[in-house]
Amino acid sequence: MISDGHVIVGMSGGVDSSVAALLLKEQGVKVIGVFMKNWEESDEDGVCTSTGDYEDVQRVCEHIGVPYYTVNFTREYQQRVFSFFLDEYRAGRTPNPDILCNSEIKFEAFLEFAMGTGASALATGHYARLERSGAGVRLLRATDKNKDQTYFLAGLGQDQLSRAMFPIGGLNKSEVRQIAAKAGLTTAHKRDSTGVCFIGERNFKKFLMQYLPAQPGNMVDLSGKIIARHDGLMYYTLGQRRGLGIGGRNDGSGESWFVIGKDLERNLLIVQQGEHEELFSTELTTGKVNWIAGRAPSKAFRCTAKFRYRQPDQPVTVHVCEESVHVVFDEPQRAITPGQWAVFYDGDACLGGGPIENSKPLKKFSLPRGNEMEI
RNA sequence: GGCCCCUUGGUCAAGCGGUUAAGACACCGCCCUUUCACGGCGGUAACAGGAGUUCGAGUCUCCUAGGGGUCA
Repeated sequence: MISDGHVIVGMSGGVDSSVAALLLKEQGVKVIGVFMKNWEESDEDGVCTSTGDYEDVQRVCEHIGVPYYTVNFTREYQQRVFSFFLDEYRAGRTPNPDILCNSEIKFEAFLEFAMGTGASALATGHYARLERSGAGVRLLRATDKNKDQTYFLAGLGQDQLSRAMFPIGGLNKSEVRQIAAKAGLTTAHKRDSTGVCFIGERNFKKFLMQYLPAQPGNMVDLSGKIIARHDGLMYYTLGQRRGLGIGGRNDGSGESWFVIGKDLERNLLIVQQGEHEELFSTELTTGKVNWIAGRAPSKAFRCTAKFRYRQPDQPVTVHVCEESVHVVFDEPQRAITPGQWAVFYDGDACLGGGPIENSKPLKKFSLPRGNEMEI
């Protein structure tokens, strides 16, 4: 265990990081709590949620007796995460900003800051475990499999993980709350936060509209028939059902409609009624993959993978090619979406991952050229 | 213009004198969730209008408004 010097704990104002700080303190580590403010805007109700969170950080730190500070990486977040996030949406893809936030902000800008203070490590309240050995650091799934957050950490490398600490990775969420309650921390029963990290829960479409102006167009089915209107391709993601507004039609099956594709050139959102083969893929190709160990396990190997957070692991075969990877699924996968990350696991070890570039549909499809047929 | 059919919630669509007027899709809410989604569970909401017949009408009759076949 790292023991020299102090440890900076990234505190969000939630239970998890509160307990992370508490546990380190109890172990005799010299802890300094630091709250990051990375987003200036208020939420839809005009409330700046970060002030309330910072107050919780203050209360917790004072309660357990550790100094606390706040840092502002708003600029870095804008430049390294949010601008890319918007670019991806403009390109019709669906990015995962939180994976980038971890690799660029929390464990890059913030980590540098922490090291600059002479800290020996940076601790956070992530549900993940680290296994250190002469060969390096391995990133392992949390003990609490339901809360495991290694998916979001798949973009980290050895340099970053070697200086990281996840004090609560071996605990279940209920244990974390119990510890917090027992210690009398004000955050003990605080609701888990969701939504984009540092930005929070939003009406996502409205939020995007503030940055990406609407570009209305038609929603069409595979025959090219116009089914409805859309507000802009960037507001939708593959596999999406809600928000399409397609009600009962006299020519339909009565099933729900789903987004199965986008035609950026013609500004068409391709939809289909029911979940059929066109929504599933058998293979995918990624962009540049980050291997947590620093390199791929081998040229080709079997493992499991997740293509969206919280999805159960899927058995796959990975073929490494240059910086990217080609993945063949054992079973067809639903809504494989460019921009989302494919993250690989060997048992409990997170191997790394990369952004999805494209996929091979179970059943190929293309829209008829020319004008769409009116209904 | 003359005969003959349609008109139920946002959208489809059951009902065929007595029902709490189905269901689906949409929408909304909650749950799930440090992305976006998926998913689970709930909820709001309708008989075109008027007059009759009946103990009782969405259901029968007759008018007034909006869509289809024949015959000129």
